[in-house]
Amino acid sequence: MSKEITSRSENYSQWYQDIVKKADLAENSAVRGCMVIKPYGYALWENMRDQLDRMFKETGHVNAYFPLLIPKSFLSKEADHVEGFAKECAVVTHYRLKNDPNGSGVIVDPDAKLEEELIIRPTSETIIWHTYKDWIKSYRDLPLLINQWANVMRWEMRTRLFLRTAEFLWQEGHTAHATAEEAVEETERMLEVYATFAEEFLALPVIRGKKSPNERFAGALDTYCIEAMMQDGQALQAGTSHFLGQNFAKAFDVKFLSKEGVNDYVWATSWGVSTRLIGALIMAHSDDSGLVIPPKIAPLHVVIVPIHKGQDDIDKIYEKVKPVMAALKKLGISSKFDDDDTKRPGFKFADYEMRGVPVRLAMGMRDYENGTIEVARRDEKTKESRPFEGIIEHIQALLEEIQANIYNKAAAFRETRTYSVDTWDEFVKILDDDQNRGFIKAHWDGTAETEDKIKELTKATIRCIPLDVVAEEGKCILTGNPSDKRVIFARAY
RNA sequence: UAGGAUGUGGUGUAAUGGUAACAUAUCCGCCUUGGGAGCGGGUGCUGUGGGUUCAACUCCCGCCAUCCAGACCA
Repeated sequence: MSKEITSRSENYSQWYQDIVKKADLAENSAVRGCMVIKPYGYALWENMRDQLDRMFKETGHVNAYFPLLIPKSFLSKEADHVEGFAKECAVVTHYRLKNDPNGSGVIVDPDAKLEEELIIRPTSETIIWHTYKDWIKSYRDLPLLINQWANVMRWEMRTRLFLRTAEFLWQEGHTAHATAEEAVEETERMLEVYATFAEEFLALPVIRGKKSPNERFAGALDTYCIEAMMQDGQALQAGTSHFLGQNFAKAFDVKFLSKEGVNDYVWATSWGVSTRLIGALIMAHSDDSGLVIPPKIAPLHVVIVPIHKGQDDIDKIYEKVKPVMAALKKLGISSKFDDDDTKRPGFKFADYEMRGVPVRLAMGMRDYENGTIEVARRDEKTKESRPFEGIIEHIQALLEEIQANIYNKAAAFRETRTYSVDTWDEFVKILDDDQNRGFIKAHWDGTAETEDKIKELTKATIRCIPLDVVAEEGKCILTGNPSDKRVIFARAY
């Protein structure tokens, strides 16, 4: 492992890649566009997944699992949906290989061609709604609140670890309701679950909003999203929740008999977050020393590095900190005593910083004699010597402080990089400025043409129309046509 | 995509027709442990197929792959 990572200000993309690789999160695999998530990166995902799963269950959802392969015909039943995904689908055409008659290796057996091709799911609406048809007959079967943890595949042209890979892990919730109001409520409820998760656990401030029609999910009537700002001022969509109306119910003929005896199509939602959240976490909080992980999601909270002259010293220090580790465990705080004597302390310090462990304790014989211990916090990269007495309470409080501090830093950063802009010149200037680029609140005339034109001219898109937007008379930033509210523009990942 | 560039140890680079070099990682040994130590030794490489040549990492052609630009996206 090389010793330095590229500086954040010098080359943001390279900085990001360095952290992913050097913090041991993931790497590119032999398969085009697919990544290998390494144990440390996967532990991070597991923590996110477990917390989200709890939140889904608290809101009445249950988990189920649907097939990886989707018959091609299913995908073509919803017109917008197929148009949105057709260009990036991997297709299974054969079911058998055979030895190559002309030499070594195997070839696809031409006799084993499938009558109907199977699509590797890019998302599961179609197969799930095909299944729901048999599950939903009456108002008594509603609402149907199901979530699936799965992998999906989208044949992306250009990939980037965690942010965009051909295969990724995610969860997708698919619900069915008796009324449009209920479905909209569900869509908004799940958006709020995502926003709460991002803010409380990932320490990532997000804007809750709706997508413009241009940016809507293929097949949705309304797409809600949470948008986060990365440290280069670009936006990252961190989660989406869709109100699908009756589109999929109609496409798959899912009807229910109401209490009043009326037969009607059900109303649907779908919502998802993915391993992209790991990318968001990295780009929002990390620094030139590597990853910074909020305590509430960290695979390891506290690392203890002994500084020693021999095995005797290690044993003494271990005896001293053992009760502390046990007490921390009872508080739900994980700790590790790193007694690997093939690595020197300086190396360990740098390594745990790279991996973003929130708190580091160091104890040498000097501390041992004096009844002190060195406490270093990852978020601020500061350290202090403290009395060993009372260290447990201190760590507990410190972890909470770190969690809050990481959030506050990200929120303050977003604040300084959010602009309210009324002239086109200023709009362009901010988007072109590498050092100050950010979110722009500006008026928009509400047309897709204007949005497209702005994208073409500046690469910026409408990230969302915030849910808490206030009505305000104004003129479109591009056309000067009347507008009644500001929307958020930014360049995005 | 009638686009542009590039393929050398695990990784990052050097060698412009003539013994494939350096850094880092890795392995062994010694020495070390309060911020990524040091010394000695070992392993390991020209994407692929063809052509030109006494001789090809180097020149030519095909293929493959990657990156950049486009299009798309959780």
